[in-house]
Amino acid sequence: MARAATARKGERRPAPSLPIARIYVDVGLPHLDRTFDYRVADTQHDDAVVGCRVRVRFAGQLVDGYLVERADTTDHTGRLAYLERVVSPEPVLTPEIATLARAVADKYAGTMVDVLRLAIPPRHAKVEAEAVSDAPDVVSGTPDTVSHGWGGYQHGDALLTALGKGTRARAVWQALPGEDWPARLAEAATTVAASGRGTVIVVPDYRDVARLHHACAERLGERQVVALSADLGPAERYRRWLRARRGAARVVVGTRAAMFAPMTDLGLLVVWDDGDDLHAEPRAPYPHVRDVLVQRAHLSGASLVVAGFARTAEAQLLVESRWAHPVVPDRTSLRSNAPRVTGFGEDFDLARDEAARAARLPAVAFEAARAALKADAPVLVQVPRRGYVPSLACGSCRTPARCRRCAGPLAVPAGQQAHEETARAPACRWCGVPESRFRCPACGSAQLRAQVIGARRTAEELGRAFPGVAVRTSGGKEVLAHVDGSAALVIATPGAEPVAAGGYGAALLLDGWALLGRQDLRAGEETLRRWMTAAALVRPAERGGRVVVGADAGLVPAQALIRWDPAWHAERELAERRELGFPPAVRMASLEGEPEPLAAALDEVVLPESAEVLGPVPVMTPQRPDRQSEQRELERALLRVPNVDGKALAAALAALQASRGARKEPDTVRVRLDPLSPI
DNA sequence: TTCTGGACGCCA
DNA sequence: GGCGTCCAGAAG
Repeated sequence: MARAATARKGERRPAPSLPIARIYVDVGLPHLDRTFDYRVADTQHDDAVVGCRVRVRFAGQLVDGYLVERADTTDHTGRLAYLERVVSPEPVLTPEIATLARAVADKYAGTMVDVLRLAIPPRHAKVEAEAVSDAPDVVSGTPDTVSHGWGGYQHGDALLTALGKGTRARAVWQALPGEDWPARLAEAATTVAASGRGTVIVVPDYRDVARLHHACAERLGERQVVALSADLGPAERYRRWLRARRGAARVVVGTRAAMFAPMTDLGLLVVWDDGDDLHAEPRAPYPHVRDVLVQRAHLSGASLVVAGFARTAEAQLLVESRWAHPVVPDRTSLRSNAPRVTGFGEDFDLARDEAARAARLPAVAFEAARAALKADAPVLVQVPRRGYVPSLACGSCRTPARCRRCAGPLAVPAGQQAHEETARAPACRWCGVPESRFRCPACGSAQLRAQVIGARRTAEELGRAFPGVAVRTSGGKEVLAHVDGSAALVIATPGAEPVAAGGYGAALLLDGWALLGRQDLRAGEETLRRWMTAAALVRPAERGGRVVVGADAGLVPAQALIRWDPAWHAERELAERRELGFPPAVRMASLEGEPEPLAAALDEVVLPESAEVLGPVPVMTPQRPDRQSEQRELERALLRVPNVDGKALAAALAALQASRGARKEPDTVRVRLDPLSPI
């Protein structure tokens, strides 16, 4: 007991060998981001293993820490304190993850313990005491007995062969439309398991985890697969994580945090749909799954697959730098799997049908949907996220309609019948003040139009256009994982599209204007990604599958969708970012804070020669009406360096935070490397 | 939260 | 010059 240890404190004797322990202490201060040496008592000798949790007295306080090394000697000249307590002998911080966490902290100018908070779940003593899980079953068969469906891809066979032999492989995989990608990834993991090694697969959300878990368990057995997602309780989460740590499973599938999942004999790392913003960790130091897995593959020698229906500029850079090989569909497979895609711009022929006119559906979309429904197939309708009529614009010049008082966006309050002419006045979404006499400041018009049509209203209107057809919605809090293969209208927001048994007969992609109009570095890439993710759920053209996209066919993302060529789009995207000096062609960091401390920080930081400072400029913060008085004026500056100086930039920013932290600078300046949307 | 050391002041 | 007190800064 701790009491006994305290009572005998004076009599502690050092451990017979390796009496020094190097500890990362869990204090959030950037200038203390290094190890501290402690003495190990003889009574702690057996428990104080590398990777275990400890408690130490640090500046008088008891704090948690991780033991990362046992040693014979110390550089510290003062007197060493003993470890207060070894919390448990479970080595939760494996050497591989320790090395990775250090590298991630350095890359993002964060601290080791910040990364460890993301990587290691909180301890649950009862779970830890449970019987040691059994070692993984020997997966029978030689690698080449694993049959697989990678034949439709250029270099698909080569990839699987390499995984089976344990040769390091790095691939950017573009999945075929309609591909059963969980099955393909499960085959890859099975191949790796047959060679005696493990796989970690990271996906955007829990529905993907469930699909993959099922696919992997089918091939490898339930006990070989661990599923990790955020919705598990702390006990179950720790239980499963421990199974992986103790080497009881060959495959981990999980959401974001699984990028750090421990795995003995790591052979393969996979990120599915790396463009999904769920892969960006929102907690400091804001690491991105793809970039962490690239780092992890590099450090561990494991293979890596960056996968998706679309391709990000970052993945394209991995291809162009020859770090990874493209694994793309061959022409024949693509032709026989892709749906037929048609675009329509703003000037489209409205359907003749009365109800379709009311729904403002273009003829081409109406016909595609009607044909699919007639063939008793479901129709997917992708609509923009959130609400009823998210925002309003001037009816004649389309300048966004803003509040006269606070310049917030005007919207029609939810719950109204939009087709009623007696609709209530629009109101400001920030301050709530109603606007009954709108006049456009740009052109003087009094007309208002809905900028984007929301999911609920679309569902209502489409329901009227196709009387008698079942309408189902998926999005927000109610997300459907799958629907059956019979005639129905399935209205979904991006990312919430259910999988349809046998594939959708048609998809109408109606969120193009909302997305493409955004002033965002990733608008084009993100739009294409969402379209492809939805369109990939549609049957091949050979079986009547049709996709109608609400954008001018001449636009680059629409072109890429029609030709089903995400690699071409990614090439253009990367070329454009090179020209403009945007990531990933350069490395960027953002500094955000109140004007004075931000200016001081920019003044203090010692940047590499090549660095360019952009701004600072006022930053648009999402305001909440109830918090307006608390809101402070924020500014943001961007730092830009060529990729070769990325490390130097991160080091400079880490040093900045260390010296600000050491001075106990009260005003916070938030530092972010590789921010997702720098503009 | 505790400890240390440097600055300063008081006294011899 | 020596010793005690106070405070800031580091922190094993």
